Amino acid sequence: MQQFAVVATHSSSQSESEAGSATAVVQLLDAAGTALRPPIHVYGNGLAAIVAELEAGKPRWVFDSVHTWYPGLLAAGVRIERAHDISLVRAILHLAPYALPGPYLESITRLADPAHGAPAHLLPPARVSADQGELFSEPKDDTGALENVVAEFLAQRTAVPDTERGKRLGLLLAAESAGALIGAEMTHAGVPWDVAEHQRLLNEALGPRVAPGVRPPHMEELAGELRLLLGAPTLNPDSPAELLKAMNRAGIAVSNTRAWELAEIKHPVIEPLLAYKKIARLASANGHAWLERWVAEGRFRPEYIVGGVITGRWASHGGGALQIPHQVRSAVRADEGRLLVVADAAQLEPRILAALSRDTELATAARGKDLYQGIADAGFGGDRAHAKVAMLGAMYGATSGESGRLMPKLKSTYPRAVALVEWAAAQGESGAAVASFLGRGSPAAPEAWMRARTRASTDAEQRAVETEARSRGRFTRNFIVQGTAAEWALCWMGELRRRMNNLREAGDDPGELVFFLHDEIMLHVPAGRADEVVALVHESAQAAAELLFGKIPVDFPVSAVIVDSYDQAK
DNA sequence: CTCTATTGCGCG
DNA sequence: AAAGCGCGCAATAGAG
Repeated sequence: MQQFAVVATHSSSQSESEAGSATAVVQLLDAAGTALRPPIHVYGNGLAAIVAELEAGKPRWVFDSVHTWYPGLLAAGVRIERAHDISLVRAILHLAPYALPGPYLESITRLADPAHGAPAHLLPPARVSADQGELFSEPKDDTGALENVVAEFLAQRTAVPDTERGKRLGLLLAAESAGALIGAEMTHAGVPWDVAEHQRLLNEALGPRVAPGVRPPHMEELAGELRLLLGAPTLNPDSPAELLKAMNRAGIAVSNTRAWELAEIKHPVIEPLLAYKKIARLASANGHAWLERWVAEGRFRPEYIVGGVITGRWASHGGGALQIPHQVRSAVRADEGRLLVVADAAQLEPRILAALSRDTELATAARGKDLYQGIADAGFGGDRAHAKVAMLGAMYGATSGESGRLMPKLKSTYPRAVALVEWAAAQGESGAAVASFLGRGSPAAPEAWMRARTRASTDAEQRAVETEARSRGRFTRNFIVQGTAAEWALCWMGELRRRMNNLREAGDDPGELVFFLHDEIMLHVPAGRADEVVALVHESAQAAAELLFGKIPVDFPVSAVIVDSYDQAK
């Protein structure tokens, strides 16, 4: 029998600001939401022990936010298997087309109004009325208290209908909550970071370390060269405005200083300038200051913001975790006796589109490892580059250039897939919302946008409105694909975590998930278990596809490699 | 001084 | 070779 264990802040300690000493209360509920025993009051640091004890019964732990409660439990050595994250669920239900309308959804809409379309962690909690008969209508500001948490949890459960679509939504809510556990566990584990290797590569690129605020030697040398070549003795190449003026004065006709545009130009200053930009970026984004701020005890520990991206992808906070440049990946290195397993899904988004649209032709092209070659062979005379550009253009809404020209061919070869993304684009252009496969909704256009649309009178206003509409169309077009891909990835990690937990319960050490990047995962595992973990990674990918879509003829291959350091992967 | 916008570049 | 989507972060420049 499924049990729920609701954790809340003890209502008598609402005003305590020291989170470390805050007291908590735990309430066990049965599947119908009935209390199984009186609430357990926890004082001081006793929560971890209580959680560890109750975890034996495998309840689903209900938190107002996993992000605020779970790190402390992990620090105390306690892991849990299942959770329900009220804040994350609230954010999804707020925009979910499959959710049942009712007082709860109305209350979130009202409370969320100023933050329309805000990411999960910015929505305010729903609040219980002092008068229980008027649940969620007249808020009482006691948001962390047990009665509020229990009431909102039960309201969230009843907002999910018992229908086919409701089951999908339920899966999404469970997967999102599992994601919150995984995110906290990854922060706890940390990415293994070889500080000496990082310092070595900084030294190689920038020269010996200098005081903060001083330009590193190799940058200073290049800056001197740039000043000479441009005849600008005081130039600060870090200022785009100064650099632009200096280049124009030297007779180089550019309108901005972006590296890829500069690369087109033939002039002696370009080579040292691009070299400067390259190492300047390294120094400012991942230099010594970064290392000192974000790496401790050989671990990089970013925070993951689950559902932080509107499409359901994760965002991160701290150290630019989702943008670790290829340049420094040699510093991501397994501990002695351990190895990294790095896995990524091959061409995930077009495969998701094949599954979403039930396009059997595209599914056929997706059979096997190289989907783009499959498309190329089916309709682009074997030209893989063209096939790829056309497919990306369809998913992103490219209009101009190569991609636009190839669209008719793609459309005639895969009418169902292209029709789906074009439908999504049309929805967006009209101001309507769309949803991912499991039912994460996109925000609809704001009222003001709709009004401005009908009011546009002059030609210029009309054009601006159409440009805006097309932009929204590209967003909704991409949303259904990116959002569903994020769901697949969440299920992939969830399935993998479950399998690893099974091993751990059997007394083995399967290692840990330590990093996640949209369609890529990294595990830090005992050397002797790497092959076993690779097998679980593959198995989980197939399980995730079936969990989402059932048995369909679309392959979701992943490549998984065993390496010492991250730069050795792909 | 703090706050915000702009520019540019890293990642999928 | 970039474009079409989604982000975070650092440095600079300007506003208050």
